[in-house]
Amino acid sequence: MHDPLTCPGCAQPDLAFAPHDHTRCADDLLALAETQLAQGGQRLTPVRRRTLQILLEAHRAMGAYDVLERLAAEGFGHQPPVAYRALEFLEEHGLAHRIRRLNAFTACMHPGEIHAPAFLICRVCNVVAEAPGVAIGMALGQAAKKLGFTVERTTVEALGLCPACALAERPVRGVA
Amino acid sequence: MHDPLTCPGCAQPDLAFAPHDHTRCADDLLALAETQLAQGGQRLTPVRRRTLQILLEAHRAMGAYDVLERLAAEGFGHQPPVAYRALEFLEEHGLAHRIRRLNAFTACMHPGEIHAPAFLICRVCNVVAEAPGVAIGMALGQAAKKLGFTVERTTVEALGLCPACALAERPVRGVA
DNA sequence: GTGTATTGTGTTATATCATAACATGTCAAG
DNA sequence: CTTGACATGTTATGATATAACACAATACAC
Repeated sequence: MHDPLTCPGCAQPDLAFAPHDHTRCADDLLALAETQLAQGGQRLTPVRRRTLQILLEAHRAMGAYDVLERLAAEGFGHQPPVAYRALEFLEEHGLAHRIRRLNAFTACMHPGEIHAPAFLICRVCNVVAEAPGVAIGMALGQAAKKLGFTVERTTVEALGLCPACALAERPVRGVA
Repeated sequence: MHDPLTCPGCAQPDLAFAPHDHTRCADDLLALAETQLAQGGQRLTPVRRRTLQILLEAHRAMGAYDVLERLAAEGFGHQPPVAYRALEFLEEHGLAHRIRRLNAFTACMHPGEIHAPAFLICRVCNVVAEAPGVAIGMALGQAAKKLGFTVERTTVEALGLCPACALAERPVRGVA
């Protein structure tokens, strides 16, 4: 069962500014991933499993080399391709996303659901939130259709301020 | 005056799959850029001007190092920061865009107009089209608002197939 | 116009991110 | 028990990007 108190992500309020679905943190998502992959005849091997776990535990975007460092420390390979391959596999199967603005990766918080993910990236604290991107995907699809373009994958990212950092930057009147 | 026959971009049908506005190719856009910058108290210095020109002439996305090579060959600096600074300047002032999926830059085809640009990138021929992104920006803004996030800049890119390459990949029935 | 601040250009050096190419290991199907 | 497909690991290199500093050009106050 999921316990918000022990879920590394949920326990740290600064890690996600959006109220996120606690029923789906680390352990649950990992199990879900395994099931999904099995159905597609894919294998969640030790490296891949651990990589996903690392992303889930971090609950934030991580660079490939950060992930690699963790993997290496645990007896997996020490070279970049080890991390990149696992991350790419996860991305291809909808279990992780690449945040291009940060050259980083993050676990998918809603695997299985059809979603063209949209990311909100705080330029101050670097926290990344995965926003529902269906409406955006539709708008993008329509714009593409007009030009005869066939959309296969999308990258939608917004850089800005999360609620907390917005408050800090533009303090409430009367407060220093 | 603009002449589609001499405009490097317009003259090559494979360079843009969308019918683009011929009244606004290279020369026109360059002049427009100069005006706009002047109004904002900014300077279109030789390096910056030439950088924009290179992007406009190429009529496609170029890596910073490709731009640098051209600049260096013409007597400007030979080191990466020369290109990156010019490109960043142009991007900040809405005269160029960064295509993150390609780690590349492209001249803005509609400077001055308010637009959260959306890019359609063909995975086969790498051609990039700038699609009207207003609807997408709105959708993204709304999704962000729900989470209390303040959007400052957006990256919207779709990877897929341009009309020409789509035809080539899935040939018409009856054709080899 | 001269001094001063600001902005821009160029450099060296280095950091960061990513992939090609190949060797070895694992495992299921035949 | 071999073959073929996939996965993991390696070495080596490529590609992208930035920090830090020196100098030049420009703008601006006086």
